[in-house]
Amino acid sequence: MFVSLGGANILHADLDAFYASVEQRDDARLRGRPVIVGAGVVLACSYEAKAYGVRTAMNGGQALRRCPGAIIVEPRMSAYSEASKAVFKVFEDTTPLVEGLSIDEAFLDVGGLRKIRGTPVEIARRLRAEVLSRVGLPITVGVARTKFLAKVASGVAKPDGLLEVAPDRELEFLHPLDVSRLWGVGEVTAEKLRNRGLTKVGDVAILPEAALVAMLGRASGRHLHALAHNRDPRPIEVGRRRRSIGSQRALGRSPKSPATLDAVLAGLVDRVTRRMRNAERSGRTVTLRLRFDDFTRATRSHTLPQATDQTRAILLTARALLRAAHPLIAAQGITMIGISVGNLENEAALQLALPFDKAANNELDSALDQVKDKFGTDAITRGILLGKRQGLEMPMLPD
DNA sequence: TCTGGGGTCCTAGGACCC
DNA sequence: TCTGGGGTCCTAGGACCC
Repeated sequence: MFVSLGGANILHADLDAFYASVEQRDDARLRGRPVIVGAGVVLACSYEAKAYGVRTAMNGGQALRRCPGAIIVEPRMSAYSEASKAVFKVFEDTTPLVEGLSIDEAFLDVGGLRKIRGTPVEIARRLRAEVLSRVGLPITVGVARTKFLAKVASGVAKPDGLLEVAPDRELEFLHPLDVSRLWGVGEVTAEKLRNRGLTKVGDVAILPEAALVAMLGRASGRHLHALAHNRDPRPIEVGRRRRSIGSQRALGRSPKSPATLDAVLAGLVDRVTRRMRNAERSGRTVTLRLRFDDFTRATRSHTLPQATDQTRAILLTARALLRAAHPLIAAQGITMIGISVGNLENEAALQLALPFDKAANNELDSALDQVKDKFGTDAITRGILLGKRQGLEMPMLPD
């Protein structure tokens, strides 16, 4: 029987140390030096900093102890978003089959392009050169027959690399790798596996699926079993849409009054609903996320009968959730508050879930806009605090 | 010096409907 | 009077990813 393996047609393209690379691109003084983006916590770091043991998500103090010579840069999100758009333009000039995974990585299916653009590896080589010449950023590309393997390949090839896993050497490539290379294996799962003496992908591959399911649950067990055997039939999905839109804010460790919490909440809701309207999305499920000083978390959510993108409807829901969570907040110090809206629908729905005065809502929106333009965001926070003090539901805004 | 901000997916129990 | 099985939706929590 003849079994076709198919070609290694999938590219996983992943920008190297993305935020830090943009900073080095835009400021010659940063090139070749250890760069850390983000002050309180490391959002990204250059490979020069990684060499000293600095890692993403590490706290700033610890990072500086490991790498005292590091240069700390404030993040410039708009510059990163612009760079990302330019890179995705290069992807889309390469093939229409692009599936974005995040701001700095994507899958590309180049299977149908052999005759016009050459082999996948040739295409990958050109893609890397083009991202460098057109956007000025280094990018690593993994080439393989499946999405999963292409992603593993780019991870192994980083930084500034290109690696193809030939279809007849897949298991040979995969099985000696550490289990943490598997997609979906984080700290908790890796520890569970290690406790049973499973450190390499090959160790996991020996286990029957049922054993992995018993160890990790149904979905994770099946998923891991499939990946360890290099089974990943998922095609490239073009045009995936976001399923939720959210915003959150760290509050520090000092005690927060209910009025302050409400003001922060209103600011978050304003940001989220603004983004929803810009994206022309509306949603039904409002989720409040809280984190406490012992790093435990809680979520409270409520689903509205109809989707909305209006500030007032979301704000009233969020406030009710915050009130409901008050006993929790009273018992523990709160250090983070977040809001997200899920169950997103594509079109901005005009019907509103709550008894609702649309004109009043639009008025509030445009008032907030004007205040923000004229006086800055803090004025809105002050206005909400002032309104609360007067027992008003709506903020008191300057003219 | 304990710790950003943005997401995704899965699980499990309960309500509700047929 | 007692009693099924299946499906969907909602809520809360947890793991994971960049």
